[in-house]
Amino acid sequence: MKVRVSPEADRILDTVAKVPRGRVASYGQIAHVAGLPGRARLVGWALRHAPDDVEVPWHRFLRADGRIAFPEGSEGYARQCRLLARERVAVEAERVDLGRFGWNRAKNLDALLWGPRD
DNA sequence: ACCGTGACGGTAT
DNA sequence: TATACCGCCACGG
Repeated sequence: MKVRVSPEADRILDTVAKVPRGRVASYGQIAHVAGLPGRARLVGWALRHAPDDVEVPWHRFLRADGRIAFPEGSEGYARQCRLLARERVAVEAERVDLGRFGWNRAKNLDALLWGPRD
């Protein structure tokens, strides 16, 4: 059965699941699309506390400036780097170019916010 | 109840 | 581009 952490987290995880392989998004963006504007920190929380029985592509989420949120040198940082590389997402100069790999390209924005399915 | 700590983000300088 | 601040909010001590 699906574990319910919190209604907000559920919405966040649903949104997170829409980001396809090879693309990335910022925490704030996910929060916004999930209907929780200004609550980017909650996205980090949700990813962190996602129940084990749900597969979450946590590595596809970065800070708004394209940097990995974990401290440099930390294990989480290295692991995320590795997972991104596995999806062909380039991490150059400690950051990902959201213009190239971002799920947030303007062309999808309207659909994400107002339109039907992704 | 208070306070420090984050997987954050926008603005100002 | 980098730093500094401040708003944000759930959690743990």
